Amino acid sequence: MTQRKTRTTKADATRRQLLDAALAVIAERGYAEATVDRIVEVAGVSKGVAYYHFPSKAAIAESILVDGIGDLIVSFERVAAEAVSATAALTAMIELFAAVIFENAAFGRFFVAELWRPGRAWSAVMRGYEQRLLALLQAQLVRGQREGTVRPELDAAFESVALVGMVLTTTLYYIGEEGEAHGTLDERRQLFIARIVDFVHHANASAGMRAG
Amino acid sequence: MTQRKTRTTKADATRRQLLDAALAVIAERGYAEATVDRIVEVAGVSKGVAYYHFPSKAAIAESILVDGIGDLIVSFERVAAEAVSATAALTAMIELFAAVIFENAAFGRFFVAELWRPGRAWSAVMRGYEQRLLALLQAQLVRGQREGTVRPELDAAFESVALVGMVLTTTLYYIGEEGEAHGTLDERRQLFIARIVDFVHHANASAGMRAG
Amino acid sequence: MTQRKTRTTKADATRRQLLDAALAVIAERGYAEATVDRIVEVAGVSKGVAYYHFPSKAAIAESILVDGIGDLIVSFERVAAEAVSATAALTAMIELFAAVIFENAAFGRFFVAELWRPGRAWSAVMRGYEQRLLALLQAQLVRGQREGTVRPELDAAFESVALVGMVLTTTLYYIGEEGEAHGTLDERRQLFIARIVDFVHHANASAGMRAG
Amino acid sequence: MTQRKTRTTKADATRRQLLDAALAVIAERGYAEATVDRIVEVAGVSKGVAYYHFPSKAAIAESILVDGIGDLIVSFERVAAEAVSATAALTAMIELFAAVIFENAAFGRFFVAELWRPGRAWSAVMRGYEQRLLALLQAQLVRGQREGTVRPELDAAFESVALVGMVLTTTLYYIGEEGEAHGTLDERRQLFIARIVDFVHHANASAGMRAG
DNA sequence: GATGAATGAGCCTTCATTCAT
DNA sequence: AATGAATGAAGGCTCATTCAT
Repeated sequence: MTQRKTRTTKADATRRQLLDAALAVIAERGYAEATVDRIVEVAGVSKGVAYYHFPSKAAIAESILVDGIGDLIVSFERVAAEAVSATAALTAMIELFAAVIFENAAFGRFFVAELWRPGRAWSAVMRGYEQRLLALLQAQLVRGQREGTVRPELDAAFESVALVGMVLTTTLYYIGEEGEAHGTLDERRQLFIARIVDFVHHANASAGMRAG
Repeated sequence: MTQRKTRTTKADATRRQLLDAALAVIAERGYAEATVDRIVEVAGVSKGVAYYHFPSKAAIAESILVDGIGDLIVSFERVAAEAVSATAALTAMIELFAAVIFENAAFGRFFVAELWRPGRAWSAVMRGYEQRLLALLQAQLVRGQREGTVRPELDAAFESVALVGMVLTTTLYYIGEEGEAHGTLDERRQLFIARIVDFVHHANASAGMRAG
Repeated sequence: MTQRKTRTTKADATRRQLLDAALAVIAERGYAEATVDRIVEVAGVSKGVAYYHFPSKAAIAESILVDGIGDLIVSFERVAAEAVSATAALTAMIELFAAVIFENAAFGRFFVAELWRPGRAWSAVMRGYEQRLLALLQAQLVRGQREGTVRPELDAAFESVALVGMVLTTTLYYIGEEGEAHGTLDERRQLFIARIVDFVHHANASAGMRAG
Repeated sequence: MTQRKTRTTKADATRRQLLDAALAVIAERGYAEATVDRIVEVAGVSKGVAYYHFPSKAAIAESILVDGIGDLIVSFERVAAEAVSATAALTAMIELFAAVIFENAAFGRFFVAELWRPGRAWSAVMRGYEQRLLALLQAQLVRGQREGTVRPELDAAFESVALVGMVLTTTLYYIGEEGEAHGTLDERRQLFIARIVDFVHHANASAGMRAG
């Protein structure tokens, strides 16, 4: 039992090393230019293990995406369950989303690049996860319309996509801007997230709400 | 003289065939999976000519991006020169941008994928073009703030990126949605563009403006 | 003592499972495409045990061949000791040989493929077994010549090879023919073996013998 | 025109070099152990050309088999058309077959190994060629039965397979035997082929014929 | 005895680029 | 200008074998 656990733990550790290394390598130049050779080099393991733990390079990459989106989905679901209003939920989700991308730029870049890559070949699992993430945002937009805080004429499906796209692109742009920094990293992060939340708020809020 | 013209024309035609073919091939599976073999096959020319007209595969791709963004810049500049107000200019730019992407999804996809690809290797020329495009949007946002139609607390640099990201991602998402179509393609396009313009308007407009 | 026996028995069982699994896997696509992973999977044991019981993949395969040919040799020797005439012995040997291959097509295929594979790397042991098998046939051909039932001008060495090749190839061809079956499997088998025996008889028998 | 021809000729020469080299390499250790690296090394060309002229390693190998069997088929067809009797045709075919394998042992070995390899993956084209070769032998056996020179009880389908198997295996065995040579190579070859023809003759001929 | 994670050499294949004609 | 054969550096992946536990 102990042995089994130990083994499992060790194997899991190797798996994790591979995923971390893969994300780092993919973040450098994108999925296409990431080589398995480089990934295992960064992970500090031999080439064979990569194929012992994953069936292909694509599977490694997809595992990263699925894990990342999965975590977001879990967080979004908790927010949806706990938030007292659609406005609170949307604000929390956007904040969370931006914070995650901000803190894990490597994942953010990979996510953006693959989300809209022409002919991307990720599996149905992956597409399902994307849909669930969008659906969670969409549900809160609809809820907001019921609650009178989101403009009724707004198309929730369109809007959820716009939000994801906007958050991802601005965050990456922000991270990319290096040099002309004012304030500490944390301050800048706070300011940036506030800006996104404000943008979303104005874009979606109904007049009455905004006035409030 | 006639011959010179003929030659130039013919060379231009070949160049154009190559660019069109390259865009079509890249749109299928992305830049990395596009092969020169496939491009020349689609273009109906031999492999040698591709390297006669362009120094490399990357140069072909970059030429597509530069041409596309260049056209947008020219259009944006004309809009900026002619628009009677920042609001009119921004509306026209967003409409134009969405329409171009909508009509040339292949270009749109390529643009999105490369704009935020980690470690993308396009030249300084390319980056300069991107900056000019963003700067034209930014200028109108600033002008709007002067004119009192854009919220003064808004960060124009942030905002211009958000606009580009939002337009690109929603457009591609929309194009991807096939099947559940209501109305003709043109009607849907009109509706879609109206939605984007509306979104932008609400996100940016100052309260007084919106009330108006 | 009991434990020793148990151990031996268990070890033998594992060994047998591995050999059976290996033969099954090899029969699917040949030795080269058989993988140790697949063999242990079919055998239902871990990878480590395979290398505990055998020094290499080649050793497993060779063990199959040696065991199979060894059994044939033992049978041939018994036939040689008991047969009242060369004709009876040859008939019995050919019948036996064809029956064995017919009933164990997997072994037959493997045997054929490896017997004439260019540069096959089996050990001296293996080659020795082949020679012994051929020698037993050859001995009966020579005996037949002494007894006047086998044509005297016939080259026994050549003939023994021809017999083995002919039996193997026709049997495999027969097994491969599926669909157009007449009669039960057993009937077809009987008919087929009779045909081989007849062929051999005519090819080798001296005129006087045949007339008789 | 001249240029086209020159190019074609040169490309064909390269193709031929590859095929010859591949056959030589495959003859050494079999298809599975033949590497493309070794083939191009022997051919004296770069690795890329192999894949410029053939889609895969398997395609190279199959091309060899198809070409070789194709030549045999053409020869067999000529024999069938010209022979005055089934006996003459069969004798000529067997002689021809044995001579071809004798002179091109590399091809013979490859042919034998692949003809009965379990799960061999060659295309339908290849299987079709095999059938045509057997059919040509079979046709002469049937013709011989009509002409009264081949035993009527004999199964032509079975017999054709037996002939091919027997010729291939004995020839390769013969070639393999090195050292204990009597007479010149050509004398031994003559003797060997005579032996095969004699074997076939006895195995198939009806009593009356043999007496004649 | 047994397990299964890890190793690493080597394989087939792809593809941007060059160059003789 | 144009062709297409040729190049060669990688890249993804396989698999027999080893070894710590």
